[in-house]
Amino acid sequence: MSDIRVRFAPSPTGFLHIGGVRTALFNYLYARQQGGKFLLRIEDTDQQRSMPEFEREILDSMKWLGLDWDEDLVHQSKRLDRYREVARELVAKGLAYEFEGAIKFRIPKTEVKVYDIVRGEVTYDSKEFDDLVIMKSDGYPVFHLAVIVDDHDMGITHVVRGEDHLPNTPRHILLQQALGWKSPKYAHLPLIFGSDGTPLSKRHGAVAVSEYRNKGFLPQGLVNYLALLGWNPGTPQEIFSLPELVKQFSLKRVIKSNAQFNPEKLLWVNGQHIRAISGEDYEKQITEFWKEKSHSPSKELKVNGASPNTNQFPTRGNWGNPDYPNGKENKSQDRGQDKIDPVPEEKWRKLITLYRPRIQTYGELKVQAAYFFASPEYKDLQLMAEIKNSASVVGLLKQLGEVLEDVGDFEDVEMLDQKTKQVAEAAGLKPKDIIHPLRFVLTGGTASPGIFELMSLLGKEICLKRLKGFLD
RNA sequence: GGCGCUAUCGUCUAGCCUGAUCUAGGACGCUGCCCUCUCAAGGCAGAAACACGGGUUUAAAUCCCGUUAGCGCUACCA
Repeated sequence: MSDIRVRFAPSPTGFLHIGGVRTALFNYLYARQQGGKFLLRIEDTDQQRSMPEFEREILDSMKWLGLDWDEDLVHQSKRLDRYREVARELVAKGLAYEFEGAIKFRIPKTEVKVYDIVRGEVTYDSKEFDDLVIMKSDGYPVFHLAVIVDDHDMGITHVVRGEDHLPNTPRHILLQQALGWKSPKYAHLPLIFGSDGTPLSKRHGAVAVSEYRNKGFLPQGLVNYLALLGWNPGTPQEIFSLPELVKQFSLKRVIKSNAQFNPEKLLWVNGQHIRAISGEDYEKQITEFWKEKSHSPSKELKVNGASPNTNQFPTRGNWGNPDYPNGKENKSQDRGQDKIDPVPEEKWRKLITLYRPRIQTYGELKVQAAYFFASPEYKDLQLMAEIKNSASVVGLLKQLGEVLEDVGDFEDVEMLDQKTKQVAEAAGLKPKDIIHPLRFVLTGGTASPGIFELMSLLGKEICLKRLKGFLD
């Protein structure tokens, strides 16, 4: 146990976004590793823009990410009297003065040294600073005042925040000195940018934590990726659980330069986590995820509000795949006759196992496995024509259909394998000469898990129906 | 404009403090190969970087100076 106390201080003027999470995460990691406290403060002094919904959203996101905090929330809106008191004290001491209804802090002209844990010593000359408004004419404190008062009252020992606050720090130090308060230690984190080098914003795609949650990212995947943006352990390890991060984190190893957010690597990290967690956790999580997403059968392919083509991710399964490009316009109603959803538990279990190595987010499952939930859509007309115009392939498929009629149920994957290959061999062809067309018939595409597992899962009835439907 | 921060493969980064072990290492992505019924996953291989210019030194990615570029701050936003 140490007496280290850090805080994350979001403004409830929007959703918790990627940059905020990174700041929160580094504070959290530092506190947990040092055995200190991680506090949460809501900076809601901007009356116009602060909304309770946003606060709820931020708190929800923090919980989902597993960044649990200590002690009670602090709301700046409930501490207005305290800020006024401090401002009055400054005025009484002659260190601040009224100006057009506001109160301004008189900046002492001096050299101010900031000792930053990640950047070292940075020197400012306060001659460059104008006197600082600390209380607005509406009686509300300005950010600078509220921050130093709260940090002091909350006993904050380390302020870990974005680099954009570095130039504010000397002003804060001056304010602390005027009040006779000890300054906390500072650590300024590099900023996160989009792929075009500009600050991360909606233009760059998903920035809100909730969007990642809706797409089926794992909290530990997002946390893991963000931890690597601006920090590294100095070892080749890249995949970490939250406890591992806590163990290895160090402010000393925080990078100084700004970083670009790379959605592709995030996807990769998330995929690694999908494969790293226990089978039980995987089943529980992905099932829960899809349970929440599928309230009505007709919504099945919608992949939530996060329709595949509006996200900025080159997600496998929808990228460049014209089959199921749009959640809103899906044709599942028209093609619903093969619907096998709700999927029996046993089938669902097999299905998610089949797709575990193929998905990078839980949201990808039903995009990639769409043909399990609706009839396949044969978009590649050329390929379809090729198959239909080949007398030998059509004959092969017909024959296969007949052979499969006698197979019984499709539980025995090995049996399906043997029978199918026998049909090909009897015709003097290679197994793949029948497997590939068969895959197209059954899925409408050219990519899928192993064909025999697929057949078994789809079941005899649907396989034969699709086969006949295709050949008619 | 002023002040400040930063600068290694396309991207995230190791190395820089304590100069020689760096013909610069890893990861994502990309390419090829293996595996294989396709797609993945997995394995292997490859292309790909020390911003530029000066110093200091026997020796510089590493130290110093300058330039350039990017970013931040310069609000009665936070």
